Amino acid sequence: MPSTHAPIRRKVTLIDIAAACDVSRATVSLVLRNSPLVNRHTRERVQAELQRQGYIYNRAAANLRKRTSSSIALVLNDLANPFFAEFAAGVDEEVGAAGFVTLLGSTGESPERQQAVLSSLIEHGPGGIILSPAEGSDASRVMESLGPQMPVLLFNRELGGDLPESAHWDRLMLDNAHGAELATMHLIEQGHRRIAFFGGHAQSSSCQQRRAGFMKAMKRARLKVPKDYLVESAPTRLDAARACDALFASDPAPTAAVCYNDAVALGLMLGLGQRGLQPGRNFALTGFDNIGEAAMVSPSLTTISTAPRERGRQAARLLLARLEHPQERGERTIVPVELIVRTSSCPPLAA
Amino acid sequence: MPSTHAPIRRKVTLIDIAAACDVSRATVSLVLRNSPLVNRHTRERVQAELQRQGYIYNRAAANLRKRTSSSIALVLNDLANPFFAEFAAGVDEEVGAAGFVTLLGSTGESPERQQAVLSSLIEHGPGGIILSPAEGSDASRVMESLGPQMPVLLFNRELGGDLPESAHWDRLMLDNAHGAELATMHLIEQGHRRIAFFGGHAQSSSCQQRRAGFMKAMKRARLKVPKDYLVESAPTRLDAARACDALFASDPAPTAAVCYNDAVALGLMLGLGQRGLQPGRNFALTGFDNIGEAAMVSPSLTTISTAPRERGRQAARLLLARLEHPQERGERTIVPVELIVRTSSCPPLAA
DNA sequence: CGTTATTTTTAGAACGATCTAAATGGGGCA
DNA sequence: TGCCCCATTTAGATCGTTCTAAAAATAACG
Repeated sequence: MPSTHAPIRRKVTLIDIAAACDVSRATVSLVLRNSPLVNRHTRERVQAELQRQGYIYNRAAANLRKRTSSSIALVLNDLANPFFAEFAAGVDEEVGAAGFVTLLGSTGESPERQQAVLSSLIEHGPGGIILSPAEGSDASRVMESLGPQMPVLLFNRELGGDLPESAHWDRLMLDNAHGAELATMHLIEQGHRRIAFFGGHAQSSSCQQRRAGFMKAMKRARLKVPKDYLVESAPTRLDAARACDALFASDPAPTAAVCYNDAVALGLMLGLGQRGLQPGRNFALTGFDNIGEAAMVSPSLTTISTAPRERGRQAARLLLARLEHPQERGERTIVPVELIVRTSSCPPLAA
Repeated sequence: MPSTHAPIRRKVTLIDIAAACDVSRATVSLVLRNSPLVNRHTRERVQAELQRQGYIYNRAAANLRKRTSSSIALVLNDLANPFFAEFAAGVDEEVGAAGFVTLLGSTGESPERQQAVLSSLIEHGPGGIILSPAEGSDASRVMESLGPQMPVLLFNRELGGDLPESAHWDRLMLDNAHGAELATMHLIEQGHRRIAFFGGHAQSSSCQQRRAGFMKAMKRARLKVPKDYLVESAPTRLDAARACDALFASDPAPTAAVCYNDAVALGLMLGLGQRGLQPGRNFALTGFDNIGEAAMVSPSLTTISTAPRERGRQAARLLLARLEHPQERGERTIVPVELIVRTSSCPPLAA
């Protein structure tokens, strides 16, 4: 039996359609874009042929000619983190709805990888970039690989170093300080006096802001914060569990902790369990982010809601709006946050 | 003070560099691609000028001319699910390492959105597609919008309907049946006799496979499975928590459950708690996926590990390899899974 | 029927790169 | 000096679209 050699069809282009319909490329192009210029009959003829040949529009070619872009780059420090995964889903939703496509890049918190990812993505000509920077990445290097014209929306974190005035980058930041303040106030109202701030890298901007909000609330309540009530950790469960010991090194030990984020809070819960403490009974704690599992763990986690999916949509909208007015100056948007009280923030045992 | 109007520089192209160096476009192009043909001095001159003008390579233009692609589309039914988020991170890692870029699309389990997403992505000319289909999506429609030539790697689920022979699509599937079998055997060894299969949509292929593995183990142990020991739910925590009641509608009630996946298992834990039962003490359960929180919840969740990040890398490698040999026939890869025993799978109380 | 509007179509350049085939400029050598 | 060879460089077509300006076809009108 003769092996039927699969016919390696070239991709079908405007020219093929034009030839088949005996019209010019230009006419087919007009049909594709639904121009009212073209006659009803021709339009139908052409549309049928497009269908028949299984034509696929080549947007890259069109973009080249039109000098436009139809993609948005999304560069995240950690896609595997549920907070960012939700955020990405939100971005993609809105980007897709606007007829754009999302170019994904994940940097795994490495400034070097971030550079590589950015320079690779930029070559594909995205209309703009949504960037949640890797820890320790700096403004001038990022600027260097993006060029001064690329619209950028910075999410969640500031870059180290400072930007030239010329770059009008937008920012979408959580109200970290206020969120931490709310959490702290809540614990104080519950009756706690010895409260620690737990987790996060002290040099990251979001950690600094959250610590500041914490300190503000403590100061207002005239509560003092011994130096060893500020405990650092990587912002992961595992490292937080490890760092738990440091909390109890001090005497007297705290009775509650405001955690840098939910991941850290969950890690701390684990650590507490290993010390024989019951979070939500003899130790109170709060998180930050309200990731899905915060509601599901036991005890359920009191936390600060930031609605990551909605933030993703918002980021996309902001950037898409910016594409229309590239020359206006960058704006800083700070989104309000909300305290979600659950069961992990119990009153102190001997209140 | 005269407002210094920001100079709206056109993008710098090969031509600009060529002009500045007084060489031809072709020469600059050769420099960009590190061709050995060009003279050392010219190369250096050109490279300096590229640097100076902040040239950015236009890969779309190059791809157009070369008739190549430098992107891979990744279409997922649910990006917000930690399992797929990890998977996506793995894909992007490998795709990036190969010098490609990831085009992201999230369908939210809607076959309609999936169609829209696919037809949008395809226009950007990806070299291939990694697709984890939405529930209820069907082969012929997908085929229709992708065309017969596009390399496709199907992950995690089969499509409904069947494919024309002509399409050599690859598949990367988890060994669902075997995984569920392992989990069931483990519960049987723990001493359980009344075991349910909990959660998932019965019509999804992965659920069918997992149920089949469950039934196989039960049959081998000569344990019978009453019809109401097969409980359906959406594969989410929330719906699983709701569906918990159905488990205890039967008499006698089961003492253990093999859950469709971790999300469902976590939901079931919640539901059990609401009924005053303690998972891991008076009810045993297992999950599937080994998502991050499986190790962190209390009790920690016995589950089946599928290493989603590594699966992502593997999927990317398979697809990239396929790009080299588009005409070979599609392969089906089934990845082994592993039982991770933790504390949720306790023996029955009255063993 | 000739003119002018109006509608519809189109030739050809352009977008920013690559590729082919050929041109250019030395050196070496007879 | 003339010829060949090698290393470099380049003109011009090309990828699949859109755009501009103008041509062609049709309608309208005195």
